[in-house]
Amino acid sequence: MATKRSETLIDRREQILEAAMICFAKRGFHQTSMHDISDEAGISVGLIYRYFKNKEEVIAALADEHKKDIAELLERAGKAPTLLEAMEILFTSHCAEHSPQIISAFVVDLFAEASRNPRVAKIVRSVVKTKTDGVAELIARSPEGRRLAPWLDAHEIAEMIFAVNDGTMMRSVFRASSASISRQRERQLNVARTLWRLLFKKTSHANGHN
Amino acid sequence: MATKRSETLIDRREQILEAAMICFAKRGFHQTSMHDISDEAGISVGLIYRYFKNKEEVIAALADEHKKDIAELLERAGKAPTLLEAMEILFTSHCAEHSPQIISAFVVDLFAEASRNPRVAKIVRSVVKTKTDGVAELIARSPEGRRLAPWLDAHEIAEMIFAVNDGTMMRSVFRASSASISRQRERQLNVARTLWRLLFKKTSHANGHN
DNA sequence: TGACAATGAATGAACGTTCATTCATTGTGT
DNA sequence: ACACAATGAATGAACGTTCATTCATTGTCA
Repeated sequence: MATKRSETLIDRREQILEAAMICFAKRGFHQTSMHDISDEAGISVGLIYRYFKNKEEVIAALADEHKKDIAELLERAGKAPTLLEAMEILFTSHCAEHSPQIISAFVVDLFAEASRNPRVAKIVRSVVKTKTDGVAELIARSPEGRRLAPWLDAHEIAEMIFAVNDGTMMRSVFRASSASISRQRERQLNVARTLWRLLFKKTSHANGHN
Repeated sequence: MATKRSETLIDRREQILEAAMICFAKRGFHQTSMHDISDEAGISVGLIYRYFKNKEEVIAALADEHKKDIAELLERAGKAPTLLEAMEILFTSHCAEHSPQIISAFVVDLFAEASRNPRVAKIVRSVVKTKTDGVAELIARSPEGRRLAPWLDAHEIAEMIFAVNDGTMMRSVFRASSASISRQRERQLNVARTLWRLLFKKTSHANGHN
């Protein structure tokens, strides 16, 4: 059956990408061998080459998945009733399918790779653009956004918000004890929340809307 | 002369590190071969091993240099007359010896490496701590800092400032045309400046209007 | 049986590292 | 001042290993 075959094809692809993500986060792109990936996936090395032309294609495919994840996330955030709730969704999303540290390590590696691999650079660039444009539109659309500080336009606000997100993520590549990890996360969230309040609320924190 | 010999020793070390920095920024740690480094330095491969035990020691030595650069930078910033000027120094420093893109690519790689190499992790962790503590102290010391928003302490403010710095740096790994690079930089600086003003200037919250 | 999924041994290039060797410089005895 | 011994910086071919990739072979269904 044609359906069954293509299903198998898609499943295998996903299986390989899942395994690759774990390996890449653990060891990095260029310290991960194809055998590492096949071992993690529980298949043979050769089979990877049935679904991906080479290692770079695996990396690019994962970058593409990251792009789709971000697009989905933005759509979810767009449905939030308030701008602050949208920000909350964007900031806390890292823990979606994998642990936050898996994602962080992968994304930092992705940016590093983007600085020298044109293929990856193109994808990451478009991720950054999607993120910035998406949040800029969110801001422009929302009532809170129109009350904004006049010396920054919506795009610049979006840039600042994502700079804080990315900068925070960059730091979370360090493994912390699982006990303090939630505490650390709470602290990071507190910092981010303050920024959003500073940006979006004209009057003070004394307004108990949140 | 004893001096001449030890001078040569130090120069060679620097020469190798300089070459390694260029290679690492261009190709990344694990895609750079020792032959790449020796070619860039204009010496033989074997000579590198007279000054460094192995490749990891080269990486660690560069991480240590980065640590020293940051410490120096903080000292310079500490001498600035106002808090805003100190921030300006911290933000615009990336272009010191190398081009900003060299440094950015190297630092992003350094964070990626820190997520799996304990040796590098220890150094990068201490860099982050030095940075955060330094700026927190700068804030606590300055008159502007004492007028701060009360819902964030100096350490959290410092975290926010460096999150924006690092997040901005992460984005600058993309090569842009040299024409637009200064424009982009101006824009990033504008975003950062607004954040500082938001944080340090007489807050509008106290008066209710702005 | 035919068509395709899956295997993993084989390949060869590239890598980090070593080390026997070279040779300009420095030290020493006359 | 000279000859000669000693040094150690510098070289680059060679080594063992690892890696991405290939492909002849085997397994599995309809």
